[in-house]
Amino acid sequence: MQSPENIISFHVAKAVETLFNQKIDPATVTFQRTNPQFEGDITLVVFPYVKLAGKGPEQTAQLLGEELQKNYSAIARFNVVKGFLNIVLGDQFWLDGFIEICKDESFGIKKLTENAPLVMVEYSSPNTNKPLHLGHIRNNLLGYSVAQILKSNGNNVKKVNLVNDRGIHICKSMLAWQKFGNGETPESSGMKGDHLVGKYYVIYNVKESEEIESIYKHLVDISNELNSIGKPNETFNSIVKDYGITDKEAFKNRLLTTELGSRKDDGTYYLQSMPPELFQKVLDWFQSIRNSCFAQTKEMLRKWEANDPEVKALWNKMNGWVYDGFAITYKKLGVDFDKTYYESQTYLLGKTIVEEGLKKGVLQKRPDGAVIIDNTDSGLDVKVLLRSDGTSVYMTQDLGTAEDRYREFHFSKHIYVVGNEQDYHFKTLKVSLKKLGNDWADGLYHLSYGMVELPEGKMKSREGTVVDADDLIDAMEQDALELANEKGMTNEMSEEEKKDLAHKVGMAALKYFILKVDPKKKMLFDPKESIDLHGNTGPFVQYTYARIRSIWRKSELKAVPVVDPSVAIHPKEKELIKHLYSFPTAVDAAAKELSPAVIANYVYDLAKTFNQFYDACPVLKEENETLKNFRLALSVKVAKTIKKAMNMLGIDVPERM
RNA sequence: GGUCCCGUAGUUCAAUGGAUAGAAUAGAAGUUUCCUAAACUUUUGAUACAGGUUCGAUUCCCGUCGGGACUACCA
Repeated sequence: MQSPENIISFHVAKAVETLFNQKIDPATVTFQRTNPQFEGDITLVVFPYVKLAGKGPEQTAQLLGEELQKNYSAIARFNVVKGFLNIVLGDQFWLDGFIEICKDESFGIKKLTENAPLVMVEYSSPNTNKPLHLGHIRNNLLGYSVAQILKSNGNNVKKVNLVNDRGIHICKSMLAWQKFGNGETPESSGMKGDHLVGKYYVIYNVKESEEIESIYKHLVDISNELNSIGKPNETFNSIVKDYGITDKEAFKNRLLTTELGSRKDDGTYYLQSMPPELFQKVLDWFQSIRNSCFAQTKEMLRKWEANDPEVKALWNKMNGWVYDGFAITYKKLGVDFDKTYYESQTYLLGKTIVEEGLKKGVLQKRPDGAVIIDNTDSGLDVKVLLRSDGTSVYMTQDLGTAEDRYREFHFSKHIYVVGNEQDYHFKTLKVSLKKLGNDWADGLYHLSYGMVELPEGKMKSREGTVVDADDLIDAMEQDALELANEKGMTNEMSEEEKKDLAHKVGMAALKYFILKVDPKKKMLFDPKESIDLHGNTGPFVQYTYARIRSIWRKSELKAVPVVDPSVAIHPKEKELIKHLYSFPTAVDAAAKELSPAVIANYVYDLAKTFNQFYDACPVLKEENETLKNFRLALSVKVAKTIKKAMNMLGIDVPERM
């Protein structure tokens, strides 16, 4: 169905040609919403045609208005204010349009066709060392909603999850559990598996900082002692300086990222000219590094990569716990995936791409053996793709995964829902793939969303300021239930129904709150204030839906009545029809911008307009049968549209609340 | 230091280069013998600062100030 804008832009192009003898593309005709203080349904901006006309804005608009009205009978009248042509479309236009919309059950939704473009949406991508938190919630809701929107817009969508199930951070929880867990399991502790593993991740980090503190202090002592005997060993002190003794953070980073203590740094270099008891301290110092938990974690990772059966068994067991936990959270969030990838199975991908790149001369091998790509010509940097020891890095894996997926799915678009702290990574990924000769990389798109911030700033898992996903969901449901109880809505409900309502309303509040914000922007979330249930919120929209459903039940009709094309319509009704009309445009815009916020804003406006109509126009109480039928049909269509839009946001609507 | 992102009512969010910058919430004042008052109505209140481009700038460009991210042979 054509939108009024489409129809009129065609007529505008014709009018411009007739009046000013100039051909223009109808697609360039711009409209805007009519300012409420003037009369009009749609407003044409005539400034672009002022020069073509060779007349003033007022006169140009007047001429265009007259010409349009002459050729398009739906235009009832028009007025000109400054350079704006406010066009009033007759009530009949809107009513006829509404009758058309009513015939189309799937209005606003494009059907999936044979040759629909295949779009992959990768989202969620959790680590298996801790439970999901608020940041993950935004990711999951965005990913799911964008997939729903793209589906509604006629795309063949594949939702995929890439689970980060291996690496040093996973080994950290494993090590802590091994050392301090005493065989604790989700069953024995009654803890959700992901939370149990997360608990040991926290324990590990506490232990690690204690050790680093102690090693650092030890280093300071030795250095001071060397200086105090007036004969500082130059080699050792240079090492000390190198390790960043003046700055604990730098020292820590150095400690964690080098092979310190495990290779040739065994202390023997410092034997000469050092008193024996001091030398022993140096040896002890190196020994304490070798015995530290981060050294053991590294060793564990090495064993994992060597397929050590014991380590693999522990890894399988603990990851299993986490997956059970994630499954529960995903279910509560209402998100799902067509395919789940595991990094343990993909982390070696990408090496062949790199080798081919080397052969083609696109990549270079540095003297130390590391393979690099030089993206400085694209305003980026030089990036290592293979370490000097031949192992791959994060980027290598992503190159490989992308290629792998392209071979399997031949996607036309691949969307990565990942936070904006990885903007640089995804720029590099795309540029690198293109440089390696993969033109399909044009279809890669990083849906870069802003961080969720708390009133006290960014969430830090180490500082315990994270908002846990499960806790948050439970709190939302609890709030929703209490409010429903207060309203007396739950009086005649079974326990099952109460739970269902609490879940629907609580999740709507949470999801809408997060999705109504432009994904690109960072957002603020205050967990202490429970999310609003009034105003521009999910429950407001749900409430509107429930109201309409209530009317429908009371009408006791089996089928939606047919609308009489001669019925007289109220301004609020016209407004509602206008809103319905713009639904497909909103879906298009949301799909184009990959922004659920567009849908959220749309459905809020629709609900708000309905509530105004509800206040002004009785439906079942209306005595005129034709009018009553029209209002009923209008209400039902609004409810259906609300449901569709909310479905795109991943939000359920209750029949009563 | 370098690169990138962001500064809109007290607060949280809107606004394809277009008219007097919209909502919500908080504040003030109303609406219930009437289809669900989680609603509706009225009202107070904002584009960080300084330039430029334009018929027109919250939007584009430059600078200042303020906030954030990235800057690994981690993922």
